[in-house]
Amino acid sequence: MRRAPLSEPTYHVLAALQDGPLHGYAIIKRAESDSGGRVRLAVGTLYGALDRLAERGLIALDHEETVNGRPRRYFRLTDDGLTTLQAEAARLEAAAHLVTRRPRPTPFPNPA
Amino acid sequence: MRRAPLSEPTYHVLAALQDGPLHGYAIIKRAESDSGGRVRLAVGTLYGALDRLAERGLIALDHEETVNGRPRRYFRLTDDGLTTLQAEAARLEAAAHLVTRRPRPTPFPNPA
DNA sequence: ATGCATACTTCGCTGCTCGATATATAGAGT
DNA sequence: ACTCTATATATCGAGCAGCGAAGTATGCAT
Repeated sequence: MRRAPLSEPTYHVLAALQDGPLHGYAIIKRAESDSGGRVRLAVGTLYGALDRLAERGLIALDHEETVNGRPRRYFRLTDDGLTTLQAEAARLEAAAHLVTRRPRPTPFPNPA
Repeated sequence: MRRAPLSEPTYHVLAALQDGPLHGYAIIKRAESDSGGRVRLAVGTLYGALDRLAERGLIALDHEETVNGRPRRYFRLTDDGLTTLQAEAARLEAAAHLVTRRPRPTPFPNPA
């Protein structure tokens, strides 16, 4: 299959931005809390993903702050990013349903 | 996040085996038809995935046939494989719900 | 003849994941 | 005092998985 439009870590990055702009570290925390601790974005994955997503136009730099002399970059979802995220969610759901909504063997024989 | 327990192509390989043993090429075709053509396992991905899944004990060689002097290997899901597949389906569903079942902003203010 | 479907194997490139490391501050615990 | 943890970003290298292509082989249809 062609490389998925969105890898899983990347999907969670976009999902974390649904409620508004966040900076890198906050994205990690948000993804973790939104998933009940199951999703843990690695830092090395995050900053790479952020660069790629910005390049693809799915997220954009919203604004920058400087705290303690260190920059903090807030990213937001673009319209394209939101559309892509929703399409990906539908794709995941369809994949899940291949297993969770399988046609079951009929428990009773069909009356002839 | 730690590497997902199952990659997406690997998930579809297991899902294709839900109805019984299949050989490699048939897995590709099954995954494709079960997904309405959306899932296309690449051959290079399939045979690598098959080896890894067998090594992990999630699938097992069911039997071999020889057709036109060429071997055809049928694989089946193990109990472990089925359990893992179902867990993964639940994981995918949960990920999808982060987007599809988002708590919406209340359309009407809550009466005080 | 040519192309397509079936069917498996192997190879190498690309690209993503992730832990480690570096850098920096502040607060809590021992 | 020291250490650990949390906050916060950036970068690097190792490892591995995905994928297309090529190789091999047959049979059917155009």
